[in-house]
Amino acid sequence: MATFSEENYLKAIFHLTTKDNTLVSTNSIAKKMKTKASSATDMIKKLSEKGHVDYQKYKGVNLTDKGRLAAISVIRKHRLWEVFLVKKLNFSWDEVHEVAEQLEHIKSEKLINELDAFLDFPTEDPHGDPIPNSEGEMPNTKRVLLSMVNPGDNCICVGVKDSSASFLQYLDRYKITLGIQICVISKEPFDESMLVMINSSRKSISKEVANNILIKIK
Amino acid sequence: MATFSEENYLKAIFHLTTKDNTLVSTNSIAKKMKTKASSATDMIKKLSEKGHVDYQKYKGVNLTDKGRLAAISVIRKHRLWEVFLVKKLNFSWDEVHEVAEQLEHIKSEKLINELDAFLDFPTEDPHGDPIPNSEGEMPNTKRVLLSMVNPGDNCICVGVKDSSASFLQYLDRYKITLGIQICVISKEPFDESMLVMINSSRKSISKEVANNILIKIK
DNA sequence: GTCTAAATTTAGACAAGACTAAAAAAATAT
DNA sequence: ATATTTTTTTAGTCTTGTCTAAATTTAGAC
Repeated sequence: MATFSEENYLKAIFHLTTKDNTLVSTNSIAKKMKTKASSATDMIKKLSEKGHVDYQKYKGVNLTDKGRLAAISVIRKHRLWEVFLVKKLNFSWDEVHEVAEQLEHIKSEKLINELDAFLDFPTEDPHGDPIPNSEGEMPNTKRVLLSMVNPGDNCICVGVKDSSASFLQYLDRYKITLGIQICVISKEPFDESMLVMINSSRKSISKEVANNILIKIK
Repeated sequence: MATFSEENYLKAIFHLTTKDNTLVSTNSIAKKMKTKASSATDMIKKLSEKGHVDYQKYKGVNLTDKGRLAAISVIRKHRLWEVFLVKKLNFSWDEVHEVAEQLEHIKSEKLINELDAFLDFPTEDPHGDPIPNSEGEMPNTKRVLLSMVNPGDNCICVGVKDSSASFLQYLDRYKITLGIQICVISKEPFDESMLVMINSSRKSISKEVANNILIKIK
């Protein structure tokens, strides 16, 4: 049974893993965990001994199947709790993260599966991120960054890449919610900002914002 | 902010505190925490430094107001989560303890107060124990042990003193639930067992069992 | 009141997880 | 190819919470 800290490292490594499966560096792990490289090395050794990662000194790590499953289990819990907080306990989408970071470490198979059922087996958390099922399978949603979209395209906002409170509060102020329609009118070549139509009004959106909104093209 | 371990010690001391406010001994704390007396001493010193207990070397401890409030806060969380598990997630009353032991340490004022509201401000947990309100006030229920009752008395089962899984499962087998009527027919002087009427059938109940059922006399 | 037993505290050690500083390896620049 | 910089690892320290063993205090027996 993994400790809280081990679970957090596994989650971090999972999120740092790219599709091409290149090794995850010690430094990147340390940065994501807001700790020092030496601490990351210590933990990597522990995870390696427990068979959660394949570790090559000075090269980096990759999750083993066992480690990936463990990471996905934590992510499943995190996202299910987020749904619970928003749907049942009146939390807003920018308030859930901190509490879910704690709840994700509660150990009980029955708890998480009953919670899943209680929430009607949601497939996405409040930020549009996919929720793995109890087998560890991710529902694969193909989502694209708003910044990749061409003028004229009509999209639906289906998620956010950055789910920091400040970005989510920005979206709240502009009434940009999951499921809303976003129509791209034009793209400014100079600063890569976009003119879009949301809620039947025009808005200008910066490159940074467009880079953190996930959409599906209709 | 107290650590998990500190919170567990505070809870233990609270439960070991009697109405007459005699000092709680190091040994009793160690026993309740399933640890060694030396470990208890170490933690007592830490709690004393943080102002959670008044400590007299070789004599024992008492909770300060601050410590009592902290302990009650943990107990409130524990019991609210138990209600949630039973009422919403189909847990039985003998399954909730272990999970609630984990959930009680989640730090979020909003979480626990919203949960309280979501559950309609329950005043008792699934074992009949009182749930403190957000001000730390215990609803005072005057409850008596079934073993104290005289033959002829008609009672309602309102709680259990021992909430171990094995005792709760015993009660389940005999269909003894909270709210059920228990009529004491006679008491056997030899072994202090009782003959009672439950669900319109006679049952014999041992001293040990009668000593762990809490009732209210009608 | 003294002697013994029980309870409590102290001292020293250990594991987990973090840190700093220094050493070693890898990557980059010239 | 060598020198420099960056990354990673090692070595040693710290804190939290635990432990064992030894010392000390209190309580109980007579």
